[in-house]
Amino acid sequence: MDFKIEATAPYTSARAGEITTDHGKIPTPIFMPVGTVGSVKAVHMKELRDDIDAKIILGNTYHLYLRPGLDVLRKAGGLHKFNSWERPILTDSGGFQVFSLSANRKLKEEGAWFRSHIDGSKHLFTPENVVDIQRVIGADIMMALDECAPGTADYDYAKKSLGLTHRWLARGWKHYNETEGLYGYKQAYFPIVQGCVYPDLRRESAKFISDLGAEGNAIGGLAVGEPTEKMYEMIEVVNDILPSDKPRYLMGVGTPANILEAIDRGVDMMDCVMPTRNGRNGMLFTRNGIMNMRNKKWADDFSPLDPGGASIVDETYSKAYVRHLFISQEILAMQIASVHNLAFYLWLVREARKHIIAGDFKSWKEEMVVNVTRRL
RNA sequence: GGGCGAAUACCAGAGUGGCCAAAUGGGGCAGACUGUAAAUCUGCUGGUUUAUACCUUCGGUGGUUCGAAUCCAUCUUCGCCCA
Repeated sequence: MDFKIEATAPYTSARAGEITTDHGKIPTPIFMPVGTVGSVKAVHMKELRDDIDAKIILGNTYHLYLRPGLDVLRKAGGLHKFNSWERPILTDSGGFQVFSLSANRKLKEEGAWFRSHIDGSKHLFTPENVVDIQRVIGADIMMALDECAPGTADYDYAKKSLGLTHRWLARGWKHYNETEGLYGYKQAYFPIVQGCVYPDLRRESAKFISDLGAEGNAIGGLAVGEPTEKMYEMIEVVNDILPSDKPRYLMGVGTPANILEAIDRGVDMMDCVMPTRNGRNGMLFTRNGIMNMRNKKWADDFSPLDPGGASIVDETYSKAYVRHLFISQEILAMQIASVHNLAFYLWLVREARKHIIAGDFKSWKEEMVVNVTRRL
């Protein structure tokens, strides 16, 4: 994997760059659609590639390990072959499931024991075996196993948790360097900064992660219940330390405004379920604000869904029609919303990149944050 | 013409003397969702700007009762059966 910075802009830490992987190039800053079980929900590959123009998508180690399982993935020749996505893939390690499935897991020094949410069976994830699993999946970028602690964690818990994450990281990093990909292309391994909302822990973690010299670095444990301002503050604290010549990946964030603020603070990569999940639940993000498509006010609004929007669905369908589809619980509603939201998110980062290169990112961002936050 | 049954909130439909502004489902209105156990979840859905409070509701009218959606009489409408 290779990363080069092409441009920076005044009054901001934002940068425009390009990541090169064996499955293609990724312009940054970039938003990565989430495809947990090997599918970006409600969106097929042609839309993802041609309409949304996603450059890289996510998969999830925990979910793919449970279904379809490693045998199938190995026989398929990896996830790219299995789901027909030829561009880069990044897999999360299962660290987020340590957080989101906290009721079904137990943390030990050796790793994280999980009870499958599907059949209740017990599984152990270790820093080493999640590398092995991600080798089988064949992700271009693999993530370290971490503990994503809740945003409300107190200092003592956060400190303990960070210690575990760092010890796991050392083991995972070692194992990563002792193994190689199964399918003839390179796989990068990103460590993850933790430390909750405590600046000294975040600094300690950022230093620890930087010293590894990985090809890219991630910031985890944000947007998990802490105030948004805290999140921004932590990004600043961490990005002050993380090497600027390596891509920085802010995990699981966020709203369009979050994304712009993160880019402003020097983040290069982001992912979030928001455009797809909220889309399926009727929420549309646009350049002019947020629409809840189930609201009655759209019932007889026959204007285009998002005039001048980035996706083909924006001019094809009217607001009234899309509202009708949501109210009628038609599958097409979720498809349209998902395509629209993802196309908007990808448009947003393309525009951000343009404005970084043009040098007016800061003023453009200030205006855009207001626009995308408005409720329509 | 005769007999039987039914009428409850937007719809369907419980409730058959006080704990009933009235179960439940649907529909409607709004909200939530951030490395996806989410095509999910939550709230509201007679009125009174807030209500453990008051007012108006259970086809119409008139009664019985301390108290009626619930009992009685009668009328209206609908359904079924017999001529």
